[in-house]
Formats: sequence, C-alpha cells, structure tokens
Amino acid sequence: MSRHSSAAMQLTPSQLLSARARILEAAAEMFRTHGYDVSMDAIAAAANVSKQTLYNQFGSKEDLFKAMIADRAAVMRAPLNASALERHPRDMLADIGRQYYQHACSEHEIGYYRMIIGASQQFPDIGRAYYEAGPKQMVEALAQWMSREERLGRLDTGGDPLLAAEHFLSLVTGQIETRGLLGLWAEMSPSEMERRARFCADVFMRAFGPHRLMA
Amino acid sequence: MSRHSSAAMQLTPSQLLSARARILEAAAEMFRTHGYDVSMDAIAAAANVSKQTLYNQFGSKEDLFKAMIADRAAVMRAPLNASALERHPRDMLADIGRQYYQHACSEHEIGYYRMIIGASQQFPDIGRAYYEAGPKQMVEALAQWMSREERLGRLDTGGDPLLAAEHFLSLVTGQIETRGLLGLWAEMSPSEMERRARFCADVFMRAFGPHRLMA
DNA sequence: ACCGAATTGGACTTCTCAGTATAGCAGTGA
DNA sequence: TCACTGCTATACTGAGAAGTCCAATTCGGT
Repeated sequence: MSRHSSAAMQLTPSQLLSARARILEAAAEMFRTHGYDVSMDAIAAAANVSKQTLYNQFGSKEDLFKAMIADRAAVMRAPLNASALERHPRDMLADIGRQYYQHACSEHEIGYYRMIIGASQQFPDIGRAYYEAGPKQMVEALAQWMSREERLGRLDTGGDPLLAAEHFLSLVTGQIETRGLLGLWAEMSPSEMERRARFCADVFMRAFGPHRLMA
Repeated sequence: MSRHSSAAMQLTPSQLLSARARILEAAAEMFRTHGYDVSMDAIAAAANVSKQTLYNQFGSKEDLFKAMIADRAAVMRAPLNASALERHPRDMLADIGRQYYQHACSEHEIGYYRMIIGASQQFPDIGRAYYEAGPKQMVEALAQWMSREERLGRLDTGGDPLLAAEHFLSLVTGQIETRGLLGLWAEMSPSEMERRARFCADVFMRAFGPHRLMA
C-alpha cells in the first residue's frame, strides 16, 4: 500500500506545480478571501505544503504577501486590445465596457481589489503599485485612444482626453464596484452587461460625440 | 493640592462628555485609522478610559464596533437639501457635485469607507447597512429629483432616472474615490472642486439634457 | 543504489490581544 | 459617618498566530 498508492491518491493537479507556484496560488486565494489576516498555517494547508517549506521559499508573511502581489501584477497587464482602429467609437466603447464587466467586475477581481484596499493601510506602497498597474494603465490607454479619435474628428473631449477617459470608466463602473466592495454581490447576466455597456457608450457619445451642442 | 487641581488639570473638552460618548468617538477614530484590528487597549487609551469601563459599556469588541457604526449612521443622514426646486438643473447638479466633493470625498470619509469595506468581509451585514444608509439613499434621492425634472421637461433620462442618477454620481466620484481607497490621497483645492463639479454637470446635461440628438 | 538537498510534521517559543478578576479610589445620597 | 455605585489601574488567563527547531522521510540526480 505504501509508496505507490499514497502517491497516486494525492495527485491532484496542484501537485504537478512546483511548491513555490502552488504556494503563490494558494496565498492569492486565501489572502483574497480572508484578507491579510489569514494565518500562515492556513495558507500552508491550502497549498498542501508544510509550514517550513513556506518559510523556506518566502522568508516571512510580509514577503510572501508582496511576492504574491508582484506575481499577480504581472498577470494583470491590461487588455484593451486596440484591435480595430477602424470601428466606430461607439462600438469600440461598448466593447471596452463589455470587457470591463467581464474582467474587472467579476467577484474574483472585486475580492482582490477589496483585499488590496485593506492592505494598503498597512503597506502603503501596495496601494500605489496596484493603482499604477491597474486603473492608471487603463485610463491612460483609453485616453490615448480618445486622443487619437479626437484628432480624427470622431470625438470631442474638449482637449482633456484623460478626464473624458476617467468619465467613461466611471460610467461603466457605476455603483457596481461600490456594491461589490461592500459585499453585496449580484451576478450580472450577459444581457445585462450588454445593456449597460451599450447604454454607457450611448451616454458617452451624447456627451463627447463630435457634434455636440453648447449650453 | 489634591482634589481641585487634579480635577482641573485633566479637564480637556473630551472629559466633559459621558464616558460612553467619549468611547464611541475614540472608537470611531481608531477604527477609521487602523481598521478593525486596533486593540481594545488602544481604544481605551484613546478614550482616556479604563479598559474595564469600556467593557462595562459595551460587552465586547464586536458590540462596540457595531454600536459605533450605528452611532455614525445616525449622523450620515444625507444632505442633498432639495432646497431650490426652481434652479436650472445644471446649477443644481453642480451644487450636488460640490457638496459631494466636500463631504464624501474628504480624507475622513474615505478612511471611514475603507474601514467599512474591510469590515464587511468579517461582518457582512455592516456592508449592507452602510450601503443602504449611504450610497443607496443618495442615488435614490437624486433619482427622485431627476424624475421630477423629467416630468417638467428639463431632463431626459430615457425613463430610467435611477440609472441616470447612478451615472451622475459616478461621474462626480470618478477616480478620486479609487485613489483615496488605495491611500493615494491628494487634497483637492476648492477651485479644482468647482471645475470638476461644473464639468460633470455640463457632461451630464449634454447626455441627459432635454434636447438631445439621437445616434 | 546512493548521497545531498529539499520536504514533512509537529513540537516549541514568544507575542499580542480579547476578555476577566481584583483591589482600591472617588463621588453621592441618607 | 456609612453604604452604594461606578471608575481606575493593573495583573492575569487563554487562545491564536508568527516564526524556529529538529528528527524522520522523500526526491532528484548520478
């Protein structure tokens, strides 16, 4: 019974990853769902690894936490594939909205965001790093696209594409983020995503489209 | 020297409040700045009260926390004084924006919000209560006003004043809340508040004003 | 098959913190 | 003067968690 059976029995997929990768994965999950207060024992158990191994790989809880953040930041690298430069701004915007709802508004991502907010009190640089790798990237990429569209005469941001980009993302986010952060999660159906994304694009085009009326 | 001098020496303003009120005040401050993880000893010290008194007044840390939340919720009761019903929607909206920047975007309020977010993982009902006493009230009051304006033909929300209200508040909040939550605080000057509030009102009116163009 | 390195499980130390217990002190009312 | 009540100060208990130590085991490369 000894070697073979016990080895085979425990071969979950996670066992195939290196200890370090498994720890990072488990740590991300545990920190996300329990906040920085999870015990190292709990993380070790979740990673299916002994506590000592955990401390061999990462010297301390703080180190592990920061390594996990860095690991995830590498993944976060923004989407916003500037795929079609040819499309009508309205369609492009609706698409961005859709993408946003699928990625950034998932329960998973909101949980991660909540955890970062909590940690940013204890580790201020974490908050800054997250902001610069996430929201800032996003808004700047969008602003750049808007600036291009403005030169083409298809948008009119009044010379402040950054603020316009902020506004669009704010429209998309709406109260959804607020509710998510406060733990009031409501799954959004694809059709609801579609409706909201289109609505935001319409609203934005009315406000920043090329033919706007004054006062 | 004994009685008079010692009593007089310690008479800070906070000494004039009842022990209970002092504790609530100190607890609010400590929870806000340190999160739920502050020690009861620290709170007792901040309230200038012995630990035992603290436990006499509030049976446990959780009870104290919830009492503090309830105490503050009573204060939060929304502004949005529907003062002038006569004013042009644009001015009304700009005013709401200004008020919002002054109250809800203060470092103080953001810190409180951040703390609630952290606690809502541990105490889910806290998150819900905060949402319903704060953001929800706000958006519903605004939606009600918008609905009235729509009947008067001075706004056109396309029949969804709630979503329009959400949109306006999102515009106002923008990235400011995000940055605040992540600890990247940047004081906003009154003129900056003014500029942003006006800008948001203009944008909103272009999108939801009465004479909108279609597609 | 063998050796060194990594891993394991668990006991152990030290610390912090919620909550309790105790003993004394200060004001109040009769 | 005396009992009563509420507060202070401080020591204490018990639980949980970070981090360490160590003997036994397993794994990877040769």
